[in-house]
Amino acid sequence: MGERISPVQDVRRHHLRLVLRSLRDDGVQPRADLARRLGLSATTMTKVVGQLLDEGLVAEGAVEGAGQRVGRPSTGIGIRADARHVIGVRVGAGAVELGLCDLRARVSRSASFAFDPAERPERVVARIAEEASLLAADLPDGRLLGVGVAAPGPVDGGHRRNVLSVNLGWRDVPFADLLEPALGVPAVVDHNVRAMALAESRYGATGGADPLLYVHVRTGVGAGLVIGGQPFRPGAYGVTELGHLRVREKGRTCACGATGCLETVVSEAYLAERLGRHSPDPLAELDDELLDEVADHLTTGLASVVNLLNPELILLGGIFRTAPEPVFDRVRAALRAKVFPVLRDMVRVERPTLGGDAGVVGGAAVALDSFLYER
Amino acid sequence: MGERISPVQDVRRHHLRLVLRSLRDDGVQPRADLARRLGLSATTMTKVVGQLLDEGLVAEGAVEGAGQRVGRPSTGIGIRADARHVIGVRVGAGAVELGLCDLRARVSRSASFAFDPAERPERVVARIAEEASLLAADLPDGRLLGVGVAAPGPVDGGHRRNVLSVNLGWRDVPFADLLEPALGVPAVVDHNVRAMALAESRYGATGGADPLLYVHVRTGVGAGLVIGGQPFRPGAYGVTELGHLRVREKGRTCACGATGCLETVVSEAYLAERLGRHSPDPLAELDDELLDEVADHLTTGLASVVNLLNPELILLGGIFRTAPEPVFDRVRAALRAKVFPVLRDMVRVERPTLGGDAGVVGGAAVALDSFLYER
DNA sequence: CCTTAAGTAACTACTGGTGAGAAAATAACG
DNA sequence: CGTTATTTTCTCACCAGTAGTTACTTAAGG
Repeated sequence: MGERISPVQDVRRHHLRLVLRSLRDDGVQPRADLARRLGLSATTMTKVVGQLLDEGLVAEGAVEGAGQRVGRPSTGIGIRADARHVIGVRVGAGAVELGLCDLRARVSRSASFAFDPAERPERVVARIAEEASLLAADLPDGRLLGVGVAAPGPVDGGHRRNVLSVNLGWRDVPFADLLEPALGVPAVVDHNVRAMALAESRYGATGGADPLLYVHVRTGVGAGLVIGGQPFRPGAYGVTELGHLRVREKGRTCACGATGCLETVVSEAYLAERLGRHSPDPLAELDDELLDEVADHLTTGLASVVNLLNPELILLGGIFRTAPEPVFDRVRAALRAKVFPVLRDMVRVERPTLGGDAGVVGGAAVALDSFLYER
Repeated sequence: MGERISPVQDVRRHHLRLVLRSLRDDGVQPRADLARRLGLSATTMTKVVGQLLDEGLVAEGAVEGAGQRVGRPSTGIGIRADARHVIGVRVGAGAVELGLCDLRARVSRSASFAFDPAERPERVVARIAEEASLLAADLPDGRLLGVGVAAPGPVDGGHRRNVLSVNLGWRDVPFADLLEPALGVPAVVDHNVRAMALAESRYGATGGADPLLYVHVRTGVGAGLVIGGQPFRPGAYGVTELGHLRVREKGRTCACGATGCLETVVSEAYLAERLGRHSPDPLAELDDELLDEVADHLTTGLASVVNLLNPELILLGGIFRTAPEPVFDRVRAALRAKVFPVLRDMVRVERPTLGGDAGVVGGAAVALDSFLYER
């Protein structure tokens, strides 16, 4: 327990994190580049990199494409992606997915199970712990950094409890407090869509777009933001209730009590109702009129976010992830017309760049941020 | 120039700022309390406070109400508000106000002048420099920390240029680069309403509400936010265009090109048009029907902000600052109905707590943050 | 006189930078 | 072609500076 560390060591810890982040975001590079980029002296960089080498987190490698320059050739430093692992967990409606992920948030092994939403949440968390143990069984001691859970609903400020999950009927589930003793490693929880946004920002092909807005449309309309490179979590609740923005003056009443919520007119269930049937890819089957209506409502909500938060990139996931390109074109056109002029040419609307396991990677991204790259 | 400082000194500088902030926000307190609150050792606090005493920024004072406890009595430490000063500047449509402010952002001397919007901005800035020089003339050398300008429009990331002022027809006015050589002290610019929000958060009677949203309604509808104790500045533009949220499906066309913008139906000019006459306090003269309409439109926009950013406190300024209480009641009621349930009981709608010179104090708050309390 | 709490002084452990220098390559020159 | 100069990367010994620990003084109550 004891093991007091001098507070001046915090500076070193901070520099270790800075270097790891730069290696994550800018790839393999020599000590000299790191020092210049981070504004540290070459001497300090020698020491910091030395410590990372000792811990096995980075490795010296071949120089990347350099070669044709005067002077002593540089030694590339790169993250050893498999030096440590985290486990990402997605808790969905009636199903849980888990993935063992490396330091680049790539899934190397995965697992999943279904559960009855009526089941007690403690029981479900216990099963998560079991499956996670199995996934991490082959890892040497101390190589598992921790667990990150992407949960469907707001979380507390300490990222330890899932305050509310409307779909599951859960309230105040203390994921971290239940998982940590069972697994012996730290655990964190975050809102599922915010976790996906973080994953896209850190490990996706988003070109460093910031702010980044992730919109997940399925049962409802969830949103997550990364602003200034950090998951955006305003106020006590930290929710971005895009789905409950009012997009119609006289709309049907929403479960939230208000009328005209975006969620009432853009969701899997609503589209099924309008189509008269369920479909795995409902957006591909809408006629032009209905598509216009959907795009109009969605972009009314999106325009509010753009005007208030200036996202550079909007990723439409969920049922949009596999939607035909014309659907995106229509959304883009409708959005342009509603956005404040300066912002019009700045915001892009694209598909998520990570695959179908966005939730699991999201959980892993939250864990990696918490236990390795940030703080 | 040279005067290299050791980078380890950054730690000390950080701790100096921490102490000043705690004294600003939590008032006079002994070293022991500061140490506990900030998680530093008593020894360190002795050194840090010693340095602040040397610089004259704080003073030892009588113990505050304590007394009745065992042990050596504590010595209160408090900010000497008049140890340094900043100048706050509000640039409005055709008028500039300036104020010499102490470390609590209280105005001790002020000045103002009118200008013709057709005038070249460089000329106006030169006059600002002149007036500022006069205000600071009596200060001993080195006691003026700097100048903060609250400008009507977005600013660049370095807080040095006012990128755009629609009302004034200005583009890219480099306030800081013009003021600094003229005055010999650093200068910063920020968006006027965001500066007001910052001033309320730091020096107003807002009880530490966070996030805090300031809405200024006059010519248009401006908004400024403080989130996590910091001025909120998302993305490249950092604008929160509350006035251009769409609140009517079929509204009149706004100057921004879109239709149904909040600004088209809630502004001084629109109310004058509906009333058929100009009034110094138009909100006091609206009939119930028109008031309902205004409240409905305003709260549609506000609800979007609440659902997306979860402000704990909304301050309505400008023409609302002196509006009768029933106007506020109506706005509160209308807002409740449109906000996501969890957030309903969290958000308060109030009047600004600082006086009519909010712009000047806003500029001062930005300057104080930049040159004394933050970074 | 003991206890309690605030505040200070000497010392230690640790940090990052400076300046000098070693290492390893290209470029220039006789 | 061989040698030297140049350039750049990286390291080492040392130094200024920071905060914490431990032991101490100070000033009050009980």
